[in-house]
Parts: sequence; C-alpha cells; structure tokens
Amino acid sequence: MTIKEVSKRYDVTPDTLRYYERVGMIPPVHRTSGGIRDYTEEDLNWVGLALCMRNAGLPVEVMIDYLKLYQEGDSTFSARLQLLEEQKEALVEQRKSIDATIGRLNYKISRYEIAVKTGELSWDEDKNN
Amino acid sequence: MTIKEVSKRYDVTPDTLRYYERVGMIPPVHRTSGGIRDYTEEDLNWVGLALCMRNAGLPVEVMIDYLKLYQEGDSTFSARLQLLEEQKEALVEQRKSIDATIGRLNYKISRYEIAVKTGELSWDEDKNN
DNA sequence: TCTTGACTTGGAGTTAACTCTAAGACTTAT
DNA sequence: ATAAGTCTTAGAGTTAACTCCAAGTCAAGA
Repeated sequence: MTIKEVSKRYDVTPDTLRYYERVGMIPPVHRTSGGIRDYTEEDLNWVGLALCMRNAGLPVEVMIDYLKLYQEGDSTFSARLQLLEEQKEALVEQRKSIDATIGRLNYKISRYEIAVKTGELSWDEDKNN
Repeated sequence: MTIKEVSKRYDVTPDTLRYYERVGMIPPVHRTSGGIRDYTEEDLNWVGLALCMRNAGLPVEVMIDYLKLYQEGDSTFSARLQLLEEQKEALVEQRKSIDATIGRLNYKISRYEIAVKTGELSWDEDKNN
C-alpha cells in the first residue's frame, strides 16, 4: 500500500507518516526495489497504534520509547507494561479534566439558552460569564 | 491577592498568568496604586475558567474569542452560546478518542501482565505490541 | 525514449503555548 | 534611606509536532 493510500485511509498527511517513521514512532516501513514505501499490514498496525495514541493526546515521545522497548525484545515486557500503565493513568486524568470542563460548559450553556430567550443573563454567584 | 499567591493556588507560573492577561484570555487584572497586580475575586474566576478550558485541551484562541464576545456586551449572547456548544462538542469528541485509547491500552496491559508472568507474549491477531 | 507526476531525502520553516531575560520600578525590613 | 527581594514590561527564546521546500529519483503513459 502506497503512502498516499495510507494517508487517505487514516486521514493524515504523507508528511506526517514520513515524520512518524523518521523520529521512530513506527518501525522502518517496507520499501519497493526502487526505494518507495510499500506499507504491509504490520506497518499499518503500527501506524494505527501511533495515530490512536496521538489522537488521544499522548506525546510522540511516548510512542518512541515504546517502540524502542519493543525492538529490544522480550526482556522489556515489564518495562512496556509499566509504560502502558502510566500512559493509561495519564489518559484517565485527562478524561477527568475534560469531564469537569464539559460540566462547566453545560452549566453555562443552560444559562445562555435562557439569556438568548429572555434577553438577559440571570444572576450567577460564580461570575464567569 | 498577589500574582504569586494566585500562581500557587492554581498551580501555574506567574509567567503564564501574565501571558493569559497579555493575550486577552482574561480581562485586565486590578492593580495597586504602584501598578502591581492585585487579583480580585472576579479576576480569580476568570483565571479559573481559563485554566479549566486549557486543562481540558481547548486552545487559548477559544478563550480569547469568548472574552471578546463577553466584552462586547449583551448583544453577543447567542454567539457566546454557539461558541460554548461548539467547544463542548469538541470535548465530547476528544473524550471518545481517549476512551478508545484507554480501551486499547487496557487490552495491551492485560496481555503484558500475562507476558511478564509467563515470559512470553501470547499470539495476537492484531500485531501491535 | 521522453514527459509527467508522484515519490525520495535532508533540512528549513511554522504554529501554539508558554518560558525566560534584561532593565528597571516597587516594597519591606533594617 | 538603603539593601534585598519581588514586581513590572517588551521582547526574545524554547519545545512539540508537524509542515514545507529543493533537488533529485522513480514509474506509467504516449
């Protein structure tokens, strides 16, 4: 599969795919005899994992570290487990922040819905309008 | 309340507080006669709102736009409502990405827990280790 | 074979959000 | 009243994560 096709399938630019490979977020991608990238299923799985992590907001550095451990072989199982647990915890924390903000936005939205109807914003002990 | 105290209360640097004010994420903060920042309750509420938004990952630009609308007065109620709804939707989407990644991490974690015990990683139809 | 368009690389440029620096003003304790 | 420490500003510097560019290579059609 060409870089163009992969970029369409995952909705990401070819530049980003080359960047991920260059910095070591994914292993070197298979090439044709002419040196052109030809993604295998396994390459695609790595791309999918990298994008999943990035979409959730985890740093590029985390995937680089994970790939390094992976490439060092079976002796790094527990290090990989620890890395995964730490990143999961970071995401759980991030989800808490998001939920808190959604709650705050919901409150404001309900007040603005009324404000739009009545023409005035009701009094609020918490003055963040 | 001094910038130092505010920075401790919200666990953020004084530089960041000045930056938020400078770019217009929060209104100008009250000053002493000598020109030194002296945060009022209302100033603190704005700081709290700005940090809440930023912690959830919303861009600085969003808070700047919101404050501009706020400062334009009552004629912007519906624009503010729309902005808040859009940002809430963005957060709901972001939470979905996070949940998907947590799910993927949980699966990997469970496999690595076994791998650490047995010394080998069980076969996986999806090859992202 | 020649042209056209996509691919390659190394390296430079961009954007967002801080973060730091320098030079000077304010405040507090002696 | 003076020294030490904190505050002020404008503006430069940093970091993460792309994103773009130039010069050249490769592949497919006329």
